[in-house]
Amino acid sequence: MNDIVKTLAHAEQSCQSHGARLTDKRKAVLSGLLTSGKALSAYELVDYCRDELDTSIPAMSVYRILAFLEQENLVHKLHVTNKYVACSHISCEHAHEIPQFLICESCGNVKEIGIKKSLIDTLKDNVEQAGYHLKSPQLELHCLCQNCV
Amino acid sequence: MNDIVKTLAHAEQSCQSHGARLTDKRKAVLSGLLTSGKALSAYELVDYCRDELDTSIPAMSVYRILAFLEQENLVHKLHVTNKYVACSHISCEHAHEIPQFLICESCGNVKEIGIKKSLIDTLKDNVEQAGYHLKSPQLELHCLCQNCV
DNA sequence: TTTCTAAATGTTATGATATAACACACAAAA
DNA sequence: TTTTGTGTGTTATATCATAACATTTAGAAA
Repeated sequence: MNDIVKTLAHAEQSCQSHGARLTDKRKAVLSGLLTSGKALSAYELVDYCRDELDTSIPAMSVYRILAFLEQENLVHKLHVTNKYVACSHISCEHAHEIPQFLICESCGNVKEIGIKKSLIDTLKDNVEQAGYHLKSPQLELHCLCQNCV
Repeated sequence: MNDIVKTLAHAEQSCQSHGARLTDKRKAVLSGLLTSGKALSAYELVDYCRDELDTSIPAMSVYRILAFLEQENLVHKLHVTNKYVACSHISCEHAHEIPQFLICESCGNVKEIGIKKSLIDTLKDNVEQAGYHLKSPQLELHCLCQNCV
């Protein structure tokens, strides 16, 4: 049982635990993101499912499925690039931290990291001082990865 | 001489200081962003220039002009919403800080704030520990503004 | 001034991302 | 087995963005 199958099982369990269904199509989209290991656009996922999984899913459905997977915290959208990545912590037991992404501007690879809560708190303070309320402290940072530096 | 005219003058001077030209069309786009006081899409700027300034600028040109203004640090692009805002610090004398944006998810208003350098440094450390190199620490934070809380 | 050149803008076409609206299929509950 | 709601398909269209090439214009060079 390889890692991706294991992760999909975790994901399915997580969905079932509150009555949501991880259907075959939804699994296909999620496994596309898991196996590619990088951020993909909705239309790239259409291609992936057709070419690699022999599963035809119209773009409209992929968008709906991505919305579902985001809601389930199985997938995150990177707004900077308009692409989608599988959450790195699907198989983790602990509660999910706030997702923070390092996006390599050169090769497009994405790393999801956790950031110290104290840092987030400081950030939150800064925001409150400006009269705003921080809703979702998801950060998307423009970086260069080790290979591209 | 109102604030926007003053800011435009500053912008023009800043461009001239290194041989760049702030043409009428470029001024129109910038003043659209300045007077609206919020983030606008390229096509919204086309409408603004046509309706408010009696200046017809095709969308293609607006995109080119926005690219120019970004290069000149007069405008920032918000990737989260695919909109553009005038830099809040055009008239400031001091060197520009790294731009940080608070985006109200409810009404779309945007506030540009400065963030303590120590916080940015801590963030940078976190990123380096993950083996990445932080290139541009522009943050776009999902918030609610005072009116919308 | 006139000519030349490079930058700016216009024009047209098209690609990429995303959503709305309605139809149909199918699984679980009544 | 009917009903109901969820998931998916289909079609159309909105929105964001860029490529390729033509034309205009401002400033430099002759």
